[in-house]
Amino acid sequence: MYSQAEENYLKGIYALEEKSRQNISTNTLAERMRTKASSVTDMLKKLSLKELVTYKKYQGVKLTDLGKKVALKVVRKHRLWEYFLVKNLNYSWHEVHEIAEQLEHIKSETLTDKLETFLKHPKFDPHGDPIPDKDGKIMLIKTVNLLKLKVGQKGVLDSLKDSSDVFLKYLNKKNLALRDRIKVIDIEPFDNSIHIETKTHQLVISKKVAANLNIKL
Amino acid sequence: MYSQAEENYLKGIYALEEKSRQNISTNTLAERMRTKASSVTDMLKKLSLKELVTYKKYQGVKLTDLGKKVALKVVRKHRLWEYFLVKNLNYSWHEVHEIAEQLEHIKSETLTDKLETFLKHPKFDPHGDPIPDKDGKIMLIKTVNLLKLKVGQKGVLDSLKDSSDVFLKYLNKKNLALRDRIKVIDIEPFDNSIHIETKTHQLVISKKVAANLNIKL
DNA sequence: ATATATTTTTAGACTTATCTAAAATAATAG
DNA sequence: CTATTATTTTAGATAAGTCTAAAAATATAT
Ligand SMILES: [Mn+2]
Ligand SMILES: [Mn+2]
Ligand SMILES: [Mn+2]
Ligand SMILES: [Mn+2]
Repeated sequence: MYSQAEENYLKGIYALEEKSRQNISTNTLAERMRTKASSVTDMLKKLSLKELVTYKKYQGVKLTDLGKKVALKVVRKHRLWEYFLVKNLNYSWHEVHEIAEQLEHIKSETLTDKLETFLKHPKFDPHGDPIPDKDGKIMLIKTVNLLKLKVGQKGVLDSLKDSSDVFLKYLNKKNLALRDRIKVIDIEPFDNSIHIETKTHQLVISKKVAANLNIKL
Repeated sequence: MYSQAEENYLKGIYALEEKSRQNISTNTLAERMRTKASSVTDMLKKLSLKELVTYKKYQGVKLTDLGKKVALKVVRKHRLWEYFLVKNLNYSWHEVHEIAEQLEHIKSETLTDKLETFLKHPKFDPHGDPIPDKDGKIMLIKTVNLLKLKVGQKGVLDSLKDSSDVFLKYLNKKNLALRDRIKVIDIEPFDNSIHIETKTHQLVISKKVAANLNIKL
């Protein structure tokens, strides 16, 4: 069907579209794919020919309906495998991304749905991201950036903006986990650092950290 | 580490060495890999450079210790994944080979052992083939071809010589499964077809079928 | 509006894995 | 032992995906 490289590009474009809803520029995509702009141009031509993206020279790129469908399938597989790795194989949430990055490309008509059944239809992956269903429908949870909370406000840590290894390890170290109830104790005007409290402890986090925490009120 | 193609070739050579213990010829390997002899020659040069095989022009090929170690790792992964697919995802034994053929190439230092732990250290895959351990040690079960049994002799169906899709489906249809106790009722001298009996039923199998059934006495 | 800087595309090269056709070597048969 | 056949290797092409360097297009600044 589609090559591993094609699937990765589609997923990359999808992720960027989620943030910006404008056409994605060649350079932006190149950075995300950790490749060169010239390689991106080549690939966009190929994806365009296969009707997976809308692409006109110098105009950036956008997924077609077909492209989005394929991207969501890959995202679904990625997140189901991540769930499996954490839940059944006892991996920690910061170890699974790289492996899921490979598993998401396994070709089979039946595997994904069988895996989902085995996992009992999880709705979210280990990083709090929603798992698209069989038809590509994806749940949107309304969350707000921790930065937006005022002193005294409470909420639940729902998901992360950045699920990179270093950030996940930081959260591990600070004993912060998804579903933790968080209360804002104080906000330091000087550097916007935030003093927060969970059920078990208190700590101060930087503005940068707070920006990566999505809170459900 | 090693590419998917390289791993597949190593596995192919390993499988052929199990049968013949002589150097494997280019054509034999080409047929097994469903590719052309010229492609095989190219790959053998590459594998030789990486010290995975011993190869001299026109002399055929043989795995080095390193090559065998790599091959056994791939076999281990293949069979563990097959076990997972049948045991946990509810696949039938004839459906899993193609998927495991892909899963066996997932790169991770930890995945295989974690999977094995999750599966509770199975010793055999769904086709009765032994699963190599962490160190590449592989269990050898002494079996005998069903063709070798005399009338009246009994044994247990242990594994298969040919685990191809068509053959597995044939066994499904005839209600023959691994671990079935089998007794030879009669052997027809004309075409060497064999009349056998299991706990639940009787049937006649051809010489060709019998040749693919490994029996533990 | 024109010069400069930035972004994007093109041109050409490289790697991996494959193929076909031709050449070289080895095996076999008379 | 030589001629024929079969096997194996080489030569040259192709496709996917990547890269660097140069050219082209677009954006920005004076
Ligand atoms: Mn991937
Ligand atoms: Mn995730
Ligand atoms: Mn394989
Ligand atoms: Mn098997």
